[in-house]
Amino acid sequence: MRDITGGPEMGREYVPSEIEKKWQDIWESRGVFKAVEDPSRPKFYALVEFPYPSGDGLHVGHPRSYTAMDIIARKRRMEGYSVLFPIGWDAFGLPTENYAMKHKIHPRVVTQRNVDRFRKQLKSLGYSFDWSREVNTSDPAYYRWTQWIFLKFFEKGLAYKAEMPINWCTSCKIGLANEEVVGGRCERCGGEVIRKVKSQWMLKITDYAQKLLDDLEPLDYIDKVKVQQRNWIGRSEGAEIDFPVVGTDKKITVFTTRPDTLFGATYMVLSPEHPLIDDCKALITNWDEVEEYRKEAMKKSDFERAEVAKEKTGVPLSGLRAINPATNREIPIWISDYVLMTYGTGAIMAVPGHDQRDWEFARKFGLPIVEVVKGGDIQKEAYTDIETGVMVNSEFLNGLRPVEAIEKMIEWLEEKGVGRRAVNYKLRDWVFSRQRYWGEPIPLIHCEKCGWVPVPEDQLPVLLPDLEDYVPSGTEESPLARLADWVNTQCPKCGGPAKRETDTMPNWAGSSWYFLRYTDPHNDREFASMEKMKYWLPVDWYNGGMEHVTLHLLYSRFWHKFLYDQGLVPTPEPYQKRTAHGVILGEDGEKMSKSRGNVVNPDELVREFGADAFRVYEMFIGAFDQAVPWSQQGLKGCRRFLERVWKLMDILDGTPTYSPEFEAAMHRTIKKVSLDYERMKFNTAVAAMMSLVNDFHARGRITRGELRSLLLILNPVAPHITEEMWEMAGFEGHIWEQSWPTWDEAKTIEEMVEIPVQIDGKNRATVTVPRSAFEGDVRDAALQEERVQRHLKGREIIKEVYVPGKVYSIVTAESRAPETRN
RNA sequence: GCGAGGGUGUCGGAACUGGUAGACGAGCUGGACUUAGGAUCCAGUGCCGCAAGGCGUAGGGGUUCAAAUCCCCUCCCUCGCACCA
Repeated sequence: MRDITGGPEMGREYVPSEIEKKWQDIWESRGVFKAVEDPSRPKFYALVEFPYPSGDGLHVGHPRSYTAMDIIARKRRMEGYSVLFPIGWDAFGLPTENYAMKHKIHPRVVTQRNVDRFRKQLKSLGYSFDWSREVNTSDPAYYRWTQWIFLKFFEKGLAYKAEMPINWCTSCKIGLANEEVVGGRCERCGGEVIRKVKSQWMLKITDYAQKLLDDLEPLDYIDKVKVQQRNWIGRSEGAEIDFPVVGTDKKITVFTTRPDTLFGATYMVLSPEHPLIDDCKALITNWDEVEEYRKEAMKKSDFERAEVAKEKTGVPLSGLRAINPATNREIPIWISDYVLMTYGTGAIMAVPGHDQRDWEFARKFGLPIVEVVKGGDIQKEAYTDIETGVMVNSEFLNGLRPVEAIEKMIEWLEEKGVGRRAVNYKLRDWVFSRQRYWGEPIPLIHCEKCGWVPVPEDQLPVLLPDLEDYVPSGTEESPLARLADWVNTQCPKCGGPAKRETDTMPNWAGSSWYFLRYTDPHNDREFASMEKMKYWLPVDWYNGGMEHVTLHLLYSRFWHKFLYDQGLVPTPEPYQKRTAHGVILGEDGEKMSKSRGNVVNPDELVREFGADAFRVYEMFIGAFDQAVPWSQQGLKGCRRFLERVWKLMDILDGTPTYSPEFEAAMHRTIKKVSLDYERMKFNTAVAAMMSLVNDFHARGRITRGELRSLLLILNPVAPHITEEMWEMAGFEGHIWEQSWPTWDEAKTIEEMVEIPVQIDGKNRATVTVPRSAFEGDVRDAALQEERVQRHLKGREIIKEVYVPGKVYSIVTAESRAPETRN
């Protein structure tokens, strides 16, 4: 087996464990991947979502994103960019707190342990992170600035405390943001979510709804992400219309996207929480019934309330009537839980003829249905089309199409002063407090005299005090509330006795600005210096999961825009480009989870197959943006591939250039791999390199020139083996110091091409001709083929098509015969 | 229901602006080398057929010399939102 005629390295075995540690140590000790602000070079900021260091350690899903961006980062360095590719820890959060409670270990200790494990695991995979810039959101030196930014929101009036019904997770015992409620359940623990009125800190993200929407347009985000953000923001255009309440000086304002149908509004519906109900209690003659309905509605979870299929319920507010400002007729007012307090004004004008929900409600309670848009059959269902219908029963709107009538009605409303053009968003303000221990304390102090007072900047951070017991109090307050020494303090303004806020921030706080801190992670005077941010921002390429599109991605864009408006960051958007990877499923095709017992541990795999094989497989497993099941066999195949790469050393010859017969293949592969990396088509890039390696073995020879380029393009995926082989082969320096190989477009084209010959649309033969061959020559070659002659026998050629370099197509009269016969 | 993306061998998946469907990997079959092999190497592998040939990209129709790719209809799957007025 061993060929003693070769060099001294001939026949050496591929042992990943020997070479991987070696190169990781070299990279680290020489600071190879340290990011430097070098004004003479273009910069590139590559970002992956920093992990939550859970107790389970790294999951095979994490490396999918990290390997992908590591490939991009390594390629960029070779292309001459100054690259920032950082990593850190999103370290505050519930699972750690829950684990700490269960095992009676302080969350800080648990976090430290988990972070150490994650760091070790990530290092074993050989990522080119700049480890000197590691951040940890639970580090006081970090959350000092999270608190500082929060105070900026507070100063500008964008952080406010409000009594409002919130989503309350009965299991975590905390309030949740809307974004954290999935299908009526807690996104984190799956517990039931109910509505609860609580005083909560809120961040006014709605002030930025329009900017968040508009500025999305020019960004290089994958379409799916843009669409989801747009849907979540949920802008809709229409009008607000005021309906006077008979016998009072009050009016009910509604938001509608269909002001054109105002003449068809035959009743109104208020949300059960609508404040007008209490305001008009004296006039309501069926109060008991109303009260009863409201109680029932409050008891229901949002999930129950939102069940679409369920039948509509409601009660009238007897004694209360409103006036339709268009018809001047009195119409009844009802309450129903299909109207949400949290959208629009919490009240609607019901147009049963042209809104399906109103139609169902009207049908059930025998309310009048008036047709104001002709075109459907409102006996059967509401007619909602606005393109084709024609306005009727609507005085000055009659004859118009609804789209025109909408405009005309808005003009009319504004003229009469009973309504106005309006825009509404589904996006709600962000519930920002959590009644938990393991999070950033909200740096505010409540003073009887001065109200809410911010902790002075020079006293930040407000340290999270050590606690023996972090069990939620059950009083729906944070465990911090039990620490009297900590809670009771002095008002920074008047010096009088005051109390600290005991709620903490959600774990989306720290992650809303971590990418800023990476640019200047050790700064103790600012969250990051403007100079450093100006060099690095915006993030050039951010990859992460689809699950964070409506949460983290939107929140961090909001924070960034706010900071930009305060002149604190240099760019209006944080991320120039956003891509998303698909999830990795268990071998059974199910979502990986401990309960299913299908979780794959990367540590063992790295030990058995090596980090390089693991990385190659993570990229080869399937299309990057799709969900794919893990396969141990597939990983083995990638290890075999690296073995075959390694064995190229045995067939290496000294020629410094490409051999003529491989020149086109080399240029083509460099081109394909280069472009595929950029398009995140890592699976086909790997496949192309596998093919090339197979071809070298088939030939039994590879030149030094060929090996050199192959190692360079394979390096971003498999950095250890390629550095080792580079050294073994005695190439100059190290791969990380090399330039990315180039290709010559002209040389990617093979001189000779195989042209399929089709007769009546079927392939009958192939001919090999020079790419530049004339049509006549190709024809001659084609007609000489035995199979072609056989199929043309007794047939009349009526058409011939030659697509140069692609196909020669012959059509005979007989191909048309079956049709003419009929 | 609305929005987005998909249905290709036994499996993961390839296929440029329409141009030899199934690259690459896995699995499987046969062979070689071996004390052995769950290592390695070689050959084969969409389906039917001895072959010639025929059939094949969810199903049906259409455009075209030529369709996985373009158009129409139907079915199915995944993801997101879900009484948003």
